[in-house]
Amino acid sequence: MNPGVAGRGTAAAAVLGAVLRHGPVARTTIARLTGLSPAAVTRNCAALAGLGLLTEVAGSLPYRGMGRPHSPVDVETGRHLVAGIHIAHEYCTLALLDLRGRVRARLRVPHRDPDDHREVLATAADRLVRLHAEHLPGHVPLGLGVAAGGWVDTEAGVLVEHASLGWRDVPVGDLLAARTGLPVLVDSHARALARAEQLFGAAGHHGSLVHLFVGNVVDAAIITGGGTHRGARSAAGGVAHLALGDPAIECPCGRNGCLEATVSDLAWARRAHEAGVIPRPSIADLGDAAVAGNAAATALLVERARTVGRAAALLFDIVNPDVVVVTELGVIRLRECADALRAEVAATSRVCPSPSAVLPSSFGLDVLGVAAGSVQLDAIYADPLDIRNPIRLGV
Amino acid sequence: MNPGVAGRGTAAAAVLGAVLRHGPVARTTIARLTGLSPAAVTRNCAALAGLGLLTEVAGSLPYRGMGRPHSPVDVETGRHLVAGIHIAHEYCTLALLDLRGRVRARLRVPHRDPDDHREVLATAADRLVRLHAEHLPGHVPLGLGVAAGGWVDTEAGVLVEHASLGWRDVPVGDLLAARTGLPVLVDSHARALARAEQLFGAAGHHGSLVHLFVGNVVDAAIITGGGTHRGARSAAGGVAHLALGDPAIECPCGRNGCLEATVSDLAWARRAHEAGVIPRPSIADLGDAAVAGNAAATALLVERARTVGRAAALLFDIVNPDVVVVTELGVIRLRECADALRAEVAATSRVCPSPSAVLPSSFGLDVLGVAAGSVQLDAIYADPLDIRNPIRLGV
DNA sequence: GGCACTTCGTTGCACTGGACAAAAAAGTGG
DNA sequence: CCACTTTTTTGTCCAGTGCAACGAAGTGCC
Repeated sequence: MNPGVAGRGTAAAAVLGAVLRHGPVARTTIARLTGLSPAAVTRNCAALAGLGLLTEVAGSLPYRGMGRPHSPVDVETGRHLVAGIHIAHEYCTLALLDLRGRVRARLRVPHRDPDDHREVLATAADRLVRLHAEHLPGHVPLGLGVAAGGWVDTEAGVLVEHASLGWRDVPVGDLLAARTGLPVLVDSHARALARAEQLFGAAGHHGSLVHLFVGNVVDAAIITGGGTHRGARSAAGGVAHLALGDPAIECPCGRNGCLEATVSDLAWARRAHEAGVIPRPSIADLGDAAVAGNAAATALLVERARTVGRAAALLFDIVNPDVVVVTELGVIRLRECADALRAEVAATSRVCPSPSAVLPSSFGLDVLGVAAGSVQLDAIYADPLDIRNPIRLGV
Repeated sequence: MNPGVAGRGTAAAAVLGAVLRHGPVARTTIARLTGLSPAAVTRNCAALAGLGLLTEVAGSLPYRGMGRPHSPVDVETGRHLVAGIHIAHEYCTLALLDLRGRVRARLRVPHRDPDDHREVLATAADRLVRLHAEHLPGHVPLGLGVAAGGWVDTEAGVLVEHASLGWRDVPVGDLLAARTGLPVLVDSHARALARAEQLFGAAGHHGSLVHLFVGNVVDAAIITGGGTHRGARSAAGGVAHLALGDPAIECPCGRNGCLEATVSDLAWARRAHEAGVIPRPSIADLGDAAVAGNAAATALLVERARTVGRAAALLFDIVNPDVVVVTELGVIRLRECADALRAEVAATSRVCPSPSAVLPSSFGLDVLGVAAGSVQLDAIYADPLDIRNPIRLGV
């Protein structure tokens, strides 16, 4: 709209995005990818390099026999980093990510007193500062991203409601900004991971995607050509209470057969426990058992994958994205689950283009840290020229 | 991206959009609404007025007691028009719309030979030319919009598949452009109507909306902040085969209980006919009977509205738009149906903000013509400075 | 009527950022 | 060392915006 102010970063964002997706890449190639003129690419690269976001990587591409060789540029991962705090039921996950979204340091901090959100956040912030000082003191932090389940008001940086923690209207953004001195952004982890998959994951070249998250909560996020779709009340992707689950199971919402009540980590682990497959109701244990070859455990996770597949098929038909990415323990860890998921989608959906349009999450067990950091990385890639004067952690 | 070419119209589009939504409006108000400077508003207004899209309407706003009076501008509806052709099972609906999306002339042309798409389109084009000459010869046509059910390739202007007509891969755009000499755009009518509701209907000030169309086909369209969401295969909004219908009804797709098989015009009319409510299976007759006070007919349409409501609730939960607009005969014509629809959504959806977020279509019985014309109007409002040199109809 | 006052709309000027074109750079092969 | 190719940079121009100063068009007071 206003090239002098708001829209300033758009061309730079296109350039940086192309560099992120296409590894070390020559400027002419960037020009082709973005539709910008070579001149504009040069100038934007210079600006981005000046901020320390891009770097020249001479010799990283083979010479093609004729003409001046490429002088490729790549994302600079050695100067800056982004911090992430994921807030879950029992612990916070801290992470430091480079600009390629790779986790360079991680730490899990159990809550001492989950009811005292000030203490939880203060501890997380302090441990984060220490993590930075101990592992990557030379990297300058550009910001902090916060991800959580539940209902998040992104604008205000407020965690409106986190059911399992019982937090309500916690100004997470302000509290953490005050404690760390960093710019803080907050978002739901389903949305954050959707964007992370698009930026750093397997869904890189796709314009639209849906991310389906199955953990203690079930949540979906939608990204279309126009960007992440937040929805009228920041509540888009409400698949938790679709009637796709077991009709015999009562949901706290008052109805039966809700997806979340059936397939959430807790519900499924409890079911496996009651069936005698695992000694205690822990979804991680169920995963371990299946990976170790326990047939009953595998069968249970495959069944869960099928139920999740019905939800994915529904999302395919309604939203018709290029890909659906699924974050669920079994699908991530077991090929059988991923196959069952794909088969169910193919059987249920009317438009799913091919089984390869259903992807397990790319981030393995780092999902939570990546989700949190990506909240900030998303903003940086959206308007790279707008990064704040780097501030040192801990002031 | 490129202010000299593609993005040129963005500011002008913002201005024209604000004028469209806020009736006759002063330039300073436009500046406030769009975030542009008064200077930019002046210049863009001049450009738009030069193209005949805007007009000065002195004295249309009351004087506010102090200072220079407003000199309001409004959309110019007296110089240009847009043509629309809606292709349905039994007839084409032709319409001439002004720039406010109002139907100024209409004509229904039954197909002589539905299998001969060339003849159908040629007839429609010729009748359209005559309609223009007879009713609004002084208005210059800016283009032709074509809407149809089924699967449309917007890019190529091809009707890929129209089930009930049996057309496949018909290059509607090229054929009509050749016959009329007008620029032609083609889209599905669910998407076209969604955009029409946003431009001219009750959903004007909302950024995101879902339009649910229930006729001989059932289809939905999604508009988010980023614009109309077409989906990977132009197939977004596939609610036709959701299992929300009567499990006893078989769908041609091979499964049971599909929404479309249950509530399509044809299916419901047949059901009413078999129940002895109406003498022949016509949905229009059922609507007339209900309006005339036939209790059984009303009850049937209310039941249909409830089923449609379940689909609307699902869309609310998954997409979480500001509003859902429903185009369905009963909901448009009978208050009881609209109430039943709202009640069902409120009871089924988890996030539906209020009953007023469910709206019946704004266009009454002109829906088809508005849908078609809006395909072209959408393009004009997206980049108003890009309108073609006005060409006279009929070469 | 003339003049202060208020608000709206327009014009002049500087700036940003991109395209286009020409020049420079950096290789190879003769 | 030169011709040749392709990449990258630099110089110039132009569109479009914001800012600020200015002109315009009313009211109300004297």
